[in-house]
Amino acid sequence: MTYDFKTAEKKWQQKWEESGVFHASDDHSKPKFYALVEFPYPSGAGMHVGHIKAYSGLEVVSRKRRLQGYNVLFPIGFDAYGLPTENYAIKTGIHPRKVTDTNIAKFTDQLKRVGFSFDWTRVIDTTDEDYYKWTQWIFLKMFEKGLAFRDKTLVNYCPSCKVVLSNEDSQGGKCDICHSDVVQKSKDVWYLRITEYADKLLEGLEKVDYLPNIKLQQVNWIGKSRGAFVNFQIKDLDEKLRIYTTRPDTLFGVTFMVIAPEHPIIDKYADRIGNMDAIKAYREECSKKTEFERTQLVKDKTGVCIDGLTAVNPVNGKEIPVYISDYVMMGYGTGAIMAVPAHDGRDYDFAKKFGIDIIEVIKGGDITKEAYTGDGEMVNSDFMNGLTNKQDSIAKMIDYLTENGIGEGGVQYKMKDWAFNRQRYWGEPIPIVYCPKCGMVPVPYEELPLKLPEVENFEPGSDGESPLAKIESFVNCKCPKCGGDAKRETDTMPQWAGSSWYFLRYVDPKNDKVFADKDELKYWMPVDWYNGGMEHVTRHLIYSRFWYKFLYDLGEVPYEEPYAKRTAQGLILGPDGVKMSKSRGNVIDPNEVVDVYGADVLRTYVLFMGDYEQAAPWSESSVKGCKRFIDRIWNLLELVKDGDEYSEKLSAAMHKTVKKVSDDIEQMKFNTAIAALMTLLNNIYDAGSINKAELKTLLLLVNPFAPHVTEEMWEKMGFGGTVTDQSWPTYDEAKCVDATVQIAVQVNGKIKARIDVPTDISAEDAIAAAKKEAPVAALVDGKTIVKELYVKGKLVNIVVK
RNA sequence: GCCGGUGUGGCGAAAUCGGCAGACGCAAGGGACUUAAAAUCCCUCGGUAGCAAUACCGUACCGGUUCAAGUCCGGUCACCGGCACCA
Repeated sequence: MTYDFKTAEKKWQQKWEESGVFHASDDHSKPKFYALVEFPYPSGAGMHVGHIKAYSGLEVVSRKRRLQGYNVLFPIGFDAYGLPTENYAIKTGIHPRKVTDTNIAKFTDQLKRVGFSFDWTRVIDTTDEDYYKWTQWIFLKMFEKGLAFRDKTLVNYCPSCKVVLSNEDSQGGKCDICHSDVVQKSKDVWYLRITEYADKLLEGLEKVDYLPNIKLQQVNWIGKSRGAFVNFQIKDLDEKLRIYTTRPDTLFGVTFMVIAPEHPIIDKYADRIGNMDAIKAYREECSKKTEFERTQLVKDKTGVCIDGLTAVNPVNGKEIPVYISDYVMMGYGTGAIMAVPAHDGRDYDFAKKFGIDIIEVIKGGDITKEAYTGDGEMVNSDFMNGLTNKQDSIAKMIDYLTENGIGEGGVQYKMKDWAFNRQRYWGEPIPIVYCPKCGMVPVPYEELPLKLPEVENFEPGSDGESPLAKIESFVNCKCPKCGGDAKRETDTMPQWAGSSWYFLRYVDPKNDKVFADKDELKYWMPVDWYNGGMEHVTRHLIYSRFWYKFLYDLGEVPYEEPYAKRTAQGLILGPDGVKMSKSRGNVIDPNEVVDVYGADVLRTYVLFMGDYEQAAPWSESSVKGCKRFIDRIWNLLELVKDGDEYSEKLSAAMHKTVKKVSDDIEQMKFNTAIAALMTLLNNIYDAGSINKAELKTLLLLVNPFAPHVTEEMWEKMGFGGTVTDQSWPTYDEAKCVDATVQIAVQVNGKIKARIDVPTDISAEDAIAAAKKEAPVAALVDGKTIVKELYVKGKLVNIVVK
């Protein structure tokens, strides 16, 4: 009888829905397990198999945990604000609300057809008023604490999307959404002061179990460096030029200074500077450079010497020239550097081009050829001479700077504050009012949510103005403080806002008093295991840790870190080995796979196709292999015999497989777990039969991967109840071993024979048995035995001369 | 440039601690069943030589340590990812 997956899958999905077996329980006496997957952006294209892989990992873990007796929270939701929906709305004239609802319905249907064990009573939609009310609430808390603020600065601006982007959204000088070139623009924008949490975000990483490369990316992104600030006196002026350096130990090697083109000291002393025309021309040139030129032509240093500003090296009184150059950025450190060409590659290139002195202060390289950045003995450095340890040298110089009032130790971060507003419609309105009398006034908490108004036209204004600015009924309001006429902020929050705290809402999604009940938070948090894409580890993962840590400081959440463990799945590539994309036409629709092969096959395949963390191409014929696997499990029904205990023939295989599958799931080695199940299946077919005890265990082991077929078989066998009511099988370490084992016999490290020996054989007996083998004896006789080794259960090696 | 990661059959990949390289699956070839096909089942399946037993070679490349190296050490190359004039 063939397995009718269509009927069975529909039937079980319905049963799960009706019984609510996968709903997290309010009973806090049980141990809890909170498994979190990144909620999808409900795009019009629907889900692709990559989503399925991303969710299948923790789906398996969650199903296993339930069988292990945990109260499991495995929720799902939709991160529904964002540009693609808005752009689609602009193109078609269909309201984003409608588009979003349609897409969410489509995603929901797709997810349900795969049979994921999500708790569907806790679904979150970030565009829901009851949800974004709390997103706005958190923003206001940040505003209250001075962590949300407005500032006029140069920002990353995408001329195509007409929005301001955060640094994270404009990596490589390209817009993260449309990939066009980002330009720098001076604008008044909202920031969240994430830099205030830089150290906490860094230190917190020591307490969590993230994959090493995820931690590393976050560490690099935060980019903390230790060094010193040093003040250089400007000759003949009551002015000091302040710089930041990580190498204060090389101060005696400074032969010039460089300031960023935008550095304010130029305008301040414009009347003293002799070559102001040349400097203005250079500044002009720099502002016109595209991102491409700035990144690709790194090697070619340009700049102008400032005629009229001369600095004095504070440690030796030497007069040194000051240059303006675009290899120094205004946005990092102080926008000015001390240049030590002998020991910095960029300074070296610049000095060579402009014919500036190069003074060696650390021995070990050849500074006539290139800058030496390694360690070595200090020379030409007065009181520093003879030091050889870099850390000691730096410490000594910082002490000297501090004692003499020249400078002090300090730290810098690469991470910048988070540009938080977008000139877009489809986002959370920023709940701030501008009053001519009172200034910026927050919308009172009791008036939240500040609802997104209905509009006809979603097109942003020509000068990068939000579509909301055109809605007078929204813009014009009364000041909550003085009651006078005021205007609303018309920008909205970026897509990343809603996803920065969604995991907290799952804990108590319907609460209308607080964003989540304290007891619920205390029980469920932290997330025990969070799995998502590598592409989110520097943005979403940092932003959400920041919001969470802010809420922790407010006393709103119970533990310091939101995620105890974070892993990442590898991409599914198209059958052509290239990343799936609509434009390439290599996207696989999970619905089609479910229709043809069934949900169990899809689930099994995405986990069997390779290492979960690695990228792997889709292969239709390999899907068929998993189809065979499911069918072969089903066909076991014809081989079932009675038996309440494992049969002698299969006992060791059963115990071994329980161990292997249990362990592999914990390590996300789903591919080898499934391989072990296939091996067991082969053993069973070789044995010719399976008894009921063995079948029960097998169905439990397979259930997290292929829940439908296993439930159907459980029911057909009349085992009673459903698989979800059972307990995860256990194994006995002692029973995992077979009575005999085949070992290899090597002579001088080359395999000459294989013998079967009792598993618990002694080394002497194993070696003796090995020597009896004809090919071995022939090689050993008449030679001197140098060494004999027995590696338990593996091999014997006899070394002869 | 810097920091990570990866490199194993025709393909996806396995190989806790250094201990039988290629588990498991796909594809391919041969066979059984069938009027036939599909499905299913059985056999072969890293390379070279050989009828064969077997021998030699083989985990990107070069070298080293070891009784024993895909695994450890030194060097080289290629690809992927992240950061990128960060002082």
